[in-house]
Amino acid sequence: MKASAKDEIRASGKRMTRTRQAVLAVLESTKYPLSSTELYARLKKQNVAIDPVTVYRNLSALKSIGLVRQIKLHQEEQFRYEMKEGREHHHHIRCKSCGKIEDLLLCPLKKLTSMIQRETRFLVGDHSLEFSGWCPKCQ
Amino acid sequence: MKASAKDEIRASGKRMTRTRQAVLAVLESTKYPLSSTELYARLKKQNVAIDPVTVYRNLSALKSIGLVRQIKLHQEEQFRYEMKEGREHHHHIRCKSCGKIEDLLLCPLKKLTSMIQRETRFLVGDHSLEFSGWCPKCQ
DNA sequence: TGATAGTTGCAGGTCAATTGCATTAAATGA
DNA sequence: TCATTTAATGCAATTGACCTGCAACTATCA
Repeated sequence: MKASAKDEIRASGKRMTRTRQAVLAVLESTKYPLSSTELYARLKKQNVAIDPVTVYRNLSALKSIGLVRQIKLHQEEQFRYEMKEGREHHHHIRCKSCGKIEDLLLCPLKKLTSMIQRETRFLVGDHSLEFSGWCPKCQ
Repeated sequence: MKASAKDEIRASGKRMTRTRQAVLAVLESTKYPLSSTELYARLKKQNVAIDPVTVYRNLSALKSIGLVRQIKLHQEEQFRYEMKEGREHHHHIRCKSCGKIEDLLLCPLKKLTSMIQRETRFLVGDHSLEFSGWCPKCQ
């Protein structure tokens, strides 16, 4: 884990605890967004003593100070979390069969935004874009 | 309500009941996707005697025979439902302030799909795209 | 090292959605 | 028209994700 993570946590008046460190370590070592349930399962496997509620509270705290991003994939019922650090705006593709999630590093929608603003008179803030299909193994 | 709706329901071995008819009527008269809760509220206002569970079960039945589409908007916790009939593949824009939802009739992503297939080796099935921002009234 | 205040675990609660089961009511055909 | 079959309904209870209250714990720092 980066030294700066602790600094950012301290700067916001929060503390770096044993459990918070464990949550961060799991998020940093995972290449795709994790749900709270998955995160808890990994911690349990590593014999980290932690309550599921504490996982939620830590994710919420890390999100509020901007270290972690909360996302919701389409047709999924749980939130997922990923480190913000070094991860530009991006989208995901999810396998309908095994649930595998991969990052898509492109975003083709910047030009589209102004078109939609003209058409709808909405002021566009964000967009979400997600693909689903079958990963190489599940085809 | 179209006569064909009843035919399609019968063709699948299901029945056209008083409550199912009421659920369909509300969906058909609404221009944006409704949540089960909203649908229930409208039926109650119309003095249709129906249990919330029955609303769920009807939506699920109508979805399974392909009359209704279930969608989940980003950062919303409930499913929403809309008639499939006469509604091409489309996307939505949602106001961050008042929750107003409008259809977007364009889909700029057809070309993108093959690019993503090449890049990820996934076989792309669907995509979902959603914009959020502020509607004219809330700006 | 002691005071302060953020954090944790546990119990309990919320909300959307689902399930079990006995009852009701569409659809069909004699 | 009525009896039979089986889908649909209402009610109670359950699940699953997430959140809250509170007392006990502990990271931080003077």
